[in-house]
Amino acid sequence: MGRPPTTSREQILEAARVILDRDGWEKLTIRRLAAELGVGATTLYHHVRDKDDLLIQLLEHYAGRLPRPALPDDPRDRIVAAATVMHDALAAWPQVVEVLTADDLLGEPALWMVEGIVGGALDCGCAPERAVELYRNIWYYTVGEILVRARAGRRAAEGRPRYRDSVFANLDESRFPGLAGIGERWPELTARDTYRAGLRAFVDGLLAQESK
Amino acid sequence: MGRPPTTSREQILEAARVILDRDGWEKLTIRRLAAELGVGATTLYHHVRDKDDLLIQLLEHYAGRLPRPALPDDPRDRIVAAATVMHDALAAWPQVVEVLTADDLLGEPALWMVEGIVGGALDCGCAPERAVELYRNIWYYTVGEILVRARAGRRAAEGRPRYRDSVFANLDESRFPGLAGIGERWPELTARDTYRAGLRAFVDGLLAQESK
DNA sequence: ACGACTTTTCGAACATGTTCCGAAAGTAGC
DNA sequence: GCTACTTTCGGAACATGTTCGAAAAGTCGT
Repeated sequence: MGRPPTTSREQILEAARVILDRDGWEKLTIRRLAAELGVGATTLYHHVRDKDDLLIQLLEHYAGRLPRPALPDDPRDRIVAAATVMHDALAAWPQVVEVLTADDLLGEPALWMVEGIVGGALDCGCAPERAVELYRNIWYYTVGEILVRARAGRRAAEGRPRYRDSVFANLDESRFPGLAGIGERWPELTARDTYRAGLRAFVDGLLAQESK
Repeated sequence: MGRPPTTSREQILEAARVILDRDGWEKLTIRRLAAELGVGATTLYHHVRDKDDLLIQLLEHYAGRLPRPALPDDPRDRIVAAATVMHDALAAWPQVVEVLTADDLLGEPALWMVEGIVGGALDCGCAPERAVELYRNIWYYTVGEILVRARAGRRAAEGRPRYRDSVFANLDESRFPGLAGIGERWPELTARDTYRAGLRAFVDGLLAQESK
């Protein structure tokens, strides 16, 4: 009973995927999506709670299409491998990271990555509390890395000067001996991609805590 | 020469601080700030590049007022101590973290924390590249932790159900043995504050890499 | 004193996500 | 066929950050 719907959730998600593929995730806006469907913008809010909800649904689909490599048998390698896949998948679509930070888990189709990390930690002899703690720490690190890189990249694309440049310009060597020694190498050094090495070190450190 | 200004950058910052203290950082908006000054909203854009710029200026002042504890002599402890101060200061004002993720450094009045970390790493025998790498990794971890906690907290305050609840409700034990074992303890475990322990482990892991 | 120039101010406008509420369009009961 | 009810639709409106362009309000040169 009631007025028959002209728009379904599936149609909305489908149209959103079209926009994502065709115009990129920056162009995925509520009004544009509604226009793509030929409906009013506010209509969407009867099928989707809000934009975050929409993005989460899209992420589910996206995660389902993800290549799913066989994870190593060695627990520690498995943790690193699963986290790396997670990182690379999210780095390709930083917008969803903004949403996922409000929660802390990926959807069911991406749960195998979480299982890889938590399961790997358990296999390393971690208690459940420790395994979850390890996962969360890796999550924080991964999210931070992606957000910082994505936003710094966006700002650079806008031709905006970095704040740090003005800071480094007049460095007092007596008060900041370490930083002064780095000096102008800072931009080059911070541009390096060190996610994998950092991840390895983090996992090693967390698991070393375990055996104490 | 030119029309005499009725508003100075200092007045703007001052008024912003009043709003921050009185109404909280959620209420600090461009139009509200202009109203506080009795000035048109767009006028502010002649004294401040944009809101990010404004927040960075405010952060400088804020960082200057920060308590500055004596850092330990032991380099490793110094790294942890400096990072902890940085973390706690930012956690109290997550809005600026959103801005700082676009850059990677804090302003001059907060540079002693960066110096504490980088200098500590150098004193541990790290090469300059490694010291910067260590700092950045800690930065990622810290930023991620703060953003996730802040946003999850905000969402919880809005009475929004967590997405993960629906995911955990129907967990296939055969496909996700590790997660199924955690089960309903997940919410409790993820609510724990493990920043400090994670930081310690991360630093240990990064410095262990060094001696290899 | 008058025009040229420069700087500041600010209203109008745009795009964004989102809420409110009335209108539209069906079905069920009679 | 008419009324009541229910669900969906979507325009108006709001708050946000931000840009554009025109007007205002000085100073400088002559």
